[in-house]
Amino acid sequence: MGEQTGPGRSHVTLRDVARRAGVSLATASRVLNGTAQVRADLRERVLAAAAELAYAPNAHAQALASSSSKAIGVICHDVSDPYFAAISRGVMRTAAEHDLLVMLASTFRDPDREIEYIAMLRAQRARAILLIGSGFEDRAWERAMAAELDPYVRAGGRVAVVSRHRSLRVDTVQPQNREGAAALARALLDLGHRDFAVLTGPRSLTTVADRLAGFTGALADAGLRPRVVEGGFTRDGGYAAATELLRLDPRPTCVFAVTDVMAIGALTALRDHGVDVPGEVSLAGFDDIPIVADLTPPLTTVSLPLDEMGERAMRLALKEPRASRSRIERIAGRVVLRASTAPPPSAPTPRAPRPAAPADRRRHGTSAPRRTTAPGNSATPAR
Amino acid sequence: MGEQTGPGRSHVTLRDVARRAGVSLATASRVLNGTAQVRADLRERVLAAAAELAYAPNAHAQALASSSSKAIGVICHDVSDPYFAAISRGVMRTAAEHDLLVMLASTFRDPDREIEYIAMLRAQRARAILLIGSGFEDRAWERAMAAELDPYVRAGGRVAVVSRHRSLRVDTVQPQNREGAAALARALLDLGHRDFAVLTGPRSLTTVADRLAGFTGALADAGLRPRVVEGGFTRDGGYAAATELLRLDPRPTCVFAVTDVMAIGALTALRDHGVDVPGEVSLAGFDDIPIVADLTPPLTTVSLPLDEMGERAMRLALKEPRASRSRIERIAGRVVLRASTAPPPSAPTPRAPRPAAPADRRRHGTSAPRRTTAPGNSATPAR
DNA sequence: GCGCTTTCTGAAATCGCTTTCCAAGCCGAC
DNA sequence: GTCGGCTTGGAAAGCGATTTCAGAAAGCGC
Repeated sequence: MGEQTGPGRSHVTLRDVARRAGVSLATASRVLNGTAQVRADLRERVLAAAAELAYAPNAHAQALASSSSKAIGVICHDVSDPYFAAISRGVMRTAAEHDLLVMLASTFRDPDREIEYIAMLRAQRARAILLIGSGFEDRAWERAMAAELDPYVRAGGRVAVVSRHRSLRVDTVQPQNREGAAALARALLDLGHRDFAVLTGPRSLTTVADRLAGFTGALADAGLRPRVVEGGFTRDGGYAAATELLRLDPRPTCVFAVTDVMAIGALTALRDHGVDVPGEVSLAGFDDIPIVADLTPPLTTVSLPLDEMGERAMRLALKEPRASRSRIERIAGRVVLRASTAPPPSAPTPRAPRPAAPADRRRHGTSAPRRTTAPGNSATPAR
Repeated sequence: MGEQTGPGRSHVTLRDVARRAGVSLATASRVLNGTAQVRADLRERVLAAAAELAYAPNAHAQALASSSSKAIGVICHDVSDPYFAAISRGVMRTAAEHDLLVMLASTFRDPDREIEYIAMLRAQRARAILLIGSGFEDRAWERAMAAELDPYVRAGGRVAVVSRHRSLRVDTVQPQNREGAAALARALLDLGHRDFAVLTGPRSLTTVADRLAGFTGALADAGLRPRVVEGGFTRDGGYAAATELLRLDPRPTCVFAVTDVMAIGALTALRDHGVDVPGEVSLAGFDDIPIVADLTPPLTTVSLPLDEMGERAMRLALKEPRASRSRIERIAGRVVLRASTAPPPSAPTPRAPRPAAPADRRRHGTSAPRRTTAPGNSATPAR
């Protein structure tokens, strides 16, 4: 069709559309937004003009004029970490349902970068800001954080977090790390283990602290105390910590890594050193990121509905702020026993010492919070 | 300090800052952007006022006035897929270096959603749009796509893609899927395999088609033809396809899954059916997503520098468009032989039939494009 | 002390859209 | 035929910055 070729560098504006349709800006705007009734023939002309010119409204101008944005901000440590990836998935799905755009930022665990991003998102007038993952225990940092967040909230911005300090008084999706770790400890005690080690990350992270506390607490109830090895909060951290752990004498019969990601590193370290899991050492993680059921042996862990947690955080952020009080949604973890854990070598209850059973692969749910032991013998390939 | 409490619902504007500092908007703007010299005392006052009021410039107003945005758009199929997650990581790191915000969209493999997102990003006047992952082979869709992308490019928008159709005439980061798959096939032939199967995804995806063609091509050179089983382009697709493959008689001695993600599903399927890898069947994938070296057995694959690919795409998009021609950066894959492949059970060259060697874990590089066989015996825990 | 250049500063235009406010236009009813 | 009551369309005022333009102040040589 003989359309006039555009001027080149510049965008088509509403004015262009209005002119081509022979109406005013107001009318064009009304048609395009359905804000008000417009006579049928005019509407058609506007629509046609917009289509012919491939008009795309300038979101900045819209945001400015209507002072509302369709973008939300999400800040996490690292998108390529399966834990955050899984949560992000839920966030993005929910955002898409609400026709929102997600600005995703990875801080790569740099506190300053986190604050920078909040400032940027504030500047973008993001409708909501989601903080995923532990914050940092640092007074100065927390103050700087509040200094960015407070004005944002005061101006009507919404903030929601997943597993943060409660000191941040905002809507929170809070996995029950302590209870989950305790339930896991009890399940492992039931298997007959008495000698435990824990692979932790930096204890300044609340997630780490809570899981560690829950686990050691439950062991303490049984009169036991685990040895603790600290490492980086990553796969490599798990690998290094597990390697270090192998120098302990006597070796523990059961190892709990505070996250699945660390457990993965630990599992490879054990394999590389010729240690049989679970024959010599049982290994358990926390989170139930999708991959761990595909490991050999499949990893015992505490299952968290990661995707759902992302969705919930998003919904919290979108919901009208109820009172001035912040809401907390608690998420129960579910212990899933898989083949990476077995009774210890010299177990009082000698069950099948070599569990060649197929992997346990089930959908996570919000079911029973504690003391759940999974059947672990279904071979459903669902995911 | 006795600051006046804000009005509540509204943001602090530059006017507020200027008023408080007793200067004009222009001066305040100049101070805050360093656009021009301003007398020291005035500058101090402006800075102080901005800090006291926790001023955050309205990015929309800035974008409108200066017609430039600091946001870039990235569209992929699913952030929670490790392949995209790894590429995204490179993108985000590079974006951060340039002080840019990333709007990340997951299409969940819905073609319409992809187009919607492009429209939204166009509306946002994103400085660049990155398309990560295969497009769809659908004439109508391609036309709709072009209809969105063309006006965007014409108005000065930048587009870069990772592994797309060459039909989209834009800057491209193109992994050499065909060559990589061929090199892998030759390496597997060298191991002594003669009976192959391929687990593919939908052949309409160019990535799938290229890898399949490269693999079968190399086999054809040796006078062989693999059996082909098609499945979904996901972990579950791999699981299902592998399950189906087990019904073949005779069973192949070597299976190539066109992506690592499918290979992971296949590996679990084989395990669930009691098939020993690599004892009975060798298994190889493609991509070298970080997790596959932690599987048992570690997966043989064609390594792609995913993080770097993301970075390159980002750089392409930011670089000034050279000529009107689109640039293509080819990325060589590197064959990495790990323990998931071994000579077939009745191998002509009976090497060690039980490779209990520790995993091969090395950093990927842009090195030798083909016929590389990795040593596979270093136990470096790096990642 | 005067005129001229060189900095700085501030008023005002502009970016592209939404939305209020009015003026027309049209209807049936008196 | 004229008058209220409605619907519709357009002019214009923002939204919150950037940036041009012109004027004020300051610096300088003579």
